[in-house]
Amino acid sequence: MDNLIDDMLKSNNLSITGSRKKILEIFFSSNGALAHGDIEKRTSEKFDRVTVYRTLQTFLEKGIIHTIPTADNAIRYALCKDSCGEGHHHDNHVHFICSGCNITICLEDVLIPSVRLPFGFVAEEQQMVVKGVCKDCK
Amino acid sequence: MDNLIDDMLKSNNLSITGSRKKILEIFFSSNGALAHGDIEKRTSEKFDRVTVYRTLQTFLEKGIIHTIPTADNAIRYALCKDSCGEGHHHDNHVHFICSGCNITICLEDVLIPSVRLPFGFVAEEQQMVVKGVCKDCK
DNA sequence: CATAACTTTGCAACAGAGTTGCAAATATTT
DNA sequence: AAATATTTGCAACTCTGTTGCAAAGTTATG
Ligand SMILES: [Mn+2]
Ligand SMILES: [Mn+2]
Ligand SMILES: [Zn+2]
Ligand SMILES: [Zn+2]
Repeated sequence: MDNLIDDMLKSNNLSITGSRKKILEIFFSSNGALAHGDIEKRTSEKFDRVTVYRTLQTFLEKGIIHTIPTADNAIRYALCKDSCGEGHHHDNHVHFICSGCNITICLEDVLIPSVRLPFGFVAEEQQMVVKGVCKDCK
Repeated sequence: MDNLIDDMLKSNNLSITGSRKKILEIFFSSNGALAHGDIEKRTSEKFDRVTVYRTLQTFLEKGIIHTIPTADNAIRYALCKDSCGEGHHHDNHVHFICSGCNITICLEDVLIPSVRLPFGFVAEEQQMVVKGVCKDCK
């Protein structure tokens, strides 16, 4: 496990540091997407807030994590499982937010359907977020 | 026009005040969705920041405006054109964000396609945001 | 494996976003 | 017009996010 994380950092040309390892571990051991605040809580007293911001930014650029837009001004982050890389994300799956337990999860197997846009509009990227009740809260 | 706005407030059981009228006017005269900050700028020096927050909150609850989730932590707000009311929104259309001019618009005519969720998940509400190039920026 | 070169981190200081309580002002009801 | 109810502005505060810079840590090199 520790090796997996090291390799992951290496293959992305990132130096191996305590905070990067810890934050990746948090993502691997979490069963949902995380907001910046969640990560801060879980690294609590270990790293500076600023380091968390910078680490998330770096992971985002490298295609290690992707964002999930929200209507509560708290972007969630989750590991990319698709073939994302530096500068190109391909996370075209639906995200689900449970109104019960508030978990945010990647539905890797549910692809975002394409839509027909009005004349003149060109799509580059789409996001779909479904709110509802998750299988555990039913 | 001024009458339309007054009626709109009345029919929602809201008292008619300067800030509510002004903020509604701003929405009617804008051709895209607005973030809290945009509204603040356009009411500049006229109302307190806090009043803008409270007014948006009220409009949201009454079903006068709806939110558009974003990945930049700046929720956009737009007028509801569907049959939304106190406590129930029905804005099931796609939203488009232009990467050129950054406008955020409601594509009222593009309905969000439904998706098949994994067993056990129940959808209550869905959001779809498409990023790309708008017809004016092409 | 020691040193040099490079990268990341923590800290401090700051700017901006959002919240709350309360008294004054404004709107509605009678 | 007065009484009642609602909304607003202000002050004070908390939380979120950003930047510059020196110190600490990581990687590359011989
Ligand atoms: Mn995802
Ligand atoms: Mn809309
Ligand atoms: Zn749940
Ligand atoms: Zn545009």
